[in-house]
Amino acid sequence: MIVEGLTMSLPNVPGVPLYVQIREALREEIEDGQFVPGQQIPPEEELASHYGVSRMTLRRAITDLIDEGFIYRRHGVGTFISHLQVNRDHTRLTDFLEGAKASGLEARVEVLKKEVVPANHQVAKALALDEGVEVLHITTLRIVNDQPVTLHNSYVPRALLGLLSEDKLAVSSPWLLLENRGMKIKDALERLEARGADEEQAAILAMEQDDPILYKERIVFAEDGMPVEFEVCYNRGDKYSCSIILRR
Amino acid sequence: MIVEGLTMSLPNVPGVPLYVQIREALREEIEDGQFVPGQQIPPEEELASHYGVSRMTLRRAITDLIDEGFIYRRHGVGTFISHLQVNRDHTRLTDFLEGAKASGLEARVEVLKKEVVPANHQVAKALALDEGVEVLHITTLRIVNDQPVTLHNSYVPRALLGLLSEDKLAVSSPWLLLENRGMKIKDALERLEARGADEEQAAILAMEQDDPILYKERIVFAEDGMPVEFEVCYNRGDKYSCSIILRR
DNA sequence: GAGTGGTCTAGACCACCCG
DNA sequence: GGGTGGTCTAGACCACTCG
Repeated sequence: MIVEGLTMSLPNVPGVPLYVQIREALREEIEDGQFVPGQQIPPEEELASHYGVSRMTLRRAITDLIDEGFIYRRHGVGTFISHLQVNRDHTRLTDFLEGAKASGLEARVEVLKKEVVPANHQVAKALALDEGVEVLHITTLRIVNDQPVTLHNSYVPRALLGLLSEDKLAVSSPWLLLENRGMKIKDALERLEARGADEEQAAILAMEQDDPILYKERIVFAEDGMPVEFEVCYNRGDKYSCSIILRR
Repeated sequence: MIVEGLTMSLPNVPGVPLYVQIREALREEIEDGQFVPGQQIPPEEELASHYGVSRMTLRRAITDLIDEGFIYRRHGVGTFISHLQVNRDHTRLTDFLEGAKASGLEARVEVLKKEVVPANHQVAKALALDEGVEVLHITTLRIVNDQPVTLHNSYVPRALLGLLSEDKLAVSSPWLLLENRGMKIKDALERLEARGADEEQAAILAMEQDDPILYKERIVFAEDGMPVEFEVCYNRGDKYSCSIILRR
């Protein structure tokens, strides 16, 4: 709990910005339930002197927590704890195996095909390449609890292959490998549709033809706005759903 | 174009923060193509003196544009124009009719049913109410270019009905009406699935039974984190897709 | 080392909400 | 009017990148 009139001694971790330390300290207090939903937290002036920082620095910490949905501000009134904390990870780009592991699911990936092909119209457009330019195409089957869930296709510009280690390819998402090599991944644009399974998809995913499939395509962008990967995947409708957050 | 060594005379609009004016001025320059993708923009120090503001204020404007994906920063290097500007509206909560109008589509809404009912388990859970508590349930059909696209169900806690004008209900989204009444809408949590149409849905949406449906449910939250509306909708798979942005 | 963005200060004044 | 958050300053020093 925050004790008034006392300057908090922050651990003073070297190399970690003050606003990060304060943000995490506040986040911990909120998650520990030291504030109840709807409760007002002390004014910025008071929190600033409490932590021994300027108000601007404190505000930076608060603003981060607001972006995460933990608290909200009302001009002229105060700063308050949110009533429900929605899991903001829903609108985060995450790797399949990482995400499954975090959810406590037993998951694995089987590589079905790995080849260099000329980009067709759809792939070329997504990756901002000319049609016919060579791309790496990887087809995998994603399996959760021993049941096939997703038939997955990934396309990567051949020009980026120098950055990828051949052995890990397909197990990790290509964009994650690129990130591990120092490339900054910014975001991804996804499009979702409901479709019926064709004969091949049905066979691979152990379902009947025309059974519902959640079709998803995704373009992954680096920080400079260039597409680095295009994915097309077919998800069993009865075993896969997609959750997201839309901001107003 | 930005002329160096000259302090820009901002319109000095009263009531509009400087960082907003600068942000919009910069956005305009970028959208007008006065910077090419990948191009470095002047350093913060220079831009600050150019606009006659402090560097902190300028950074606030820049940071907003980065959040929108127009530009990106590289520590120790500079600030640059992004190569591709993805339409960020995709991860925004928007009203159906507003959105259709913005896309230039002819769209309308038909009200099929409007009644007060006790909340079932699913609705109660979504709206953080006890089962059996009364809620308003509105069923509508959303029609684009004279073709039915979405069978839509909306649930609103009865306690909020005082804020809603009866006549406009159903035409506008309930959350939009609440917003127009001064309530701050923060965000929405959506879940998407692929399903097959049942007999009733198929009849209403003019499709065959078991044809692909994009099922979507959505909880809309106010700024304080409380749910204000729950939606369940069935979208024709061949006429509806959903695009979103995932941040890394 | 020069140039860039990242963090931080110690104030100031304004805008908003409420009793 | 008193209390709150919103904006803004004019500096300072640090961290990173690159030639």
